[in-house]
Amino acid sequence: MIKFRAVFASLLAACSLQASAVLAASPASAAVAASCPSHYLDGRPPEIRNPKLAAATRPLCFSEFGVMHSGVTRTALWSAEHLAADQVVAAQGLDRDNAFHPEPRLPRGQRAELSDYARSGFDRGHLAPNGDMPDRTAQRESFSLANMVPQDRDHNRHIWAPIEGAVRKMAKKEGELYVITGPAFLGSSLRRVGNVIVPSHLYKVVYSPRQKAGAAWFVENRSDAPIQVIPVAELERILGIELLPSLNQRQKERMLALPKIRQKKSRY
DNA sequence: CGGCTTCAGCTA
DNA sequence: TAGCTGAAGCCG
Repeated sequence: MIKFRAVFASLLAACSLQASAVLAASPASAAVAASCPSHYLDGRPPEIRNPKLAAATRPLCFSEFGVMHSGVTRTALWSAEHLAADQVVAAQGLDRDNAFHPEPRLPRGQRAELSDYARSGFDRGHLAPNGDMPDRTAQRESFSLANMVPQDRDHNRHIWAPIEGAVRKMAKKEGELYVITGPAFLGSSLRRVGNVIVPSHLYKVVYSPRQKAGAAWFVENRSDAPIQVIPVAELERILGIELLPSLNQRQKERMLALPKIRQKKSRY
């Protein structure tokens, strides 16, 4: 059983200046105007329950995924995809073309810049993965810094990459999946790279319509972190975000079997 | 066991 | 933007 307390007070304490500065710039109506239902289970995007997380948020739609961006953390709070089998096949026929760029739809005072990440020691880690993108347009969109978080190198390459591969494999088997990926900012010692807050954890929710079941990976943002698999309901409590609002509590407890991810032994 | 894939950073 | 570098899981 996990006993994380969702301590977002520290996040706000670390960023109070930015938070107050950007609050006025984010009308709540923007959230409605820019919803993109096709990326979400039953057309319903996640709902932020922890008010502290809601500061300076704005939804952004991309062709193959939708994000909720935070001007406080200068990252997304989630990135959501409807991942279909044929899309995965198309994506796997496309070579990678790195094109990291700041998100032009975001005001400069809220968005991450390439300079925030440069020589930081952290990877620019995709939330919605490049490897899921079926065409050049979607691929380029996935390289928006609005779809990135500062991620530990080894975590990204040796924990997250195999998880992403497992999700694509599962999507081909299940026919379709809904996938939501994002950061968590827990604890009292959050650090930052430039103006971007470094998440303490990353999560990835997978929901299979065919099995009517879901589950989530939840892993600390460091190398050699243990890979935890938890129910959607538990992740929602940890985050203070209702990720799959069209499901009832019982449905959120119904576990989808996720593939086992192998991990290198720790160096001891 | 070796090639393939996937995640990238850095430099010019 | 192109080119070079690198590690490790996956898979046949």
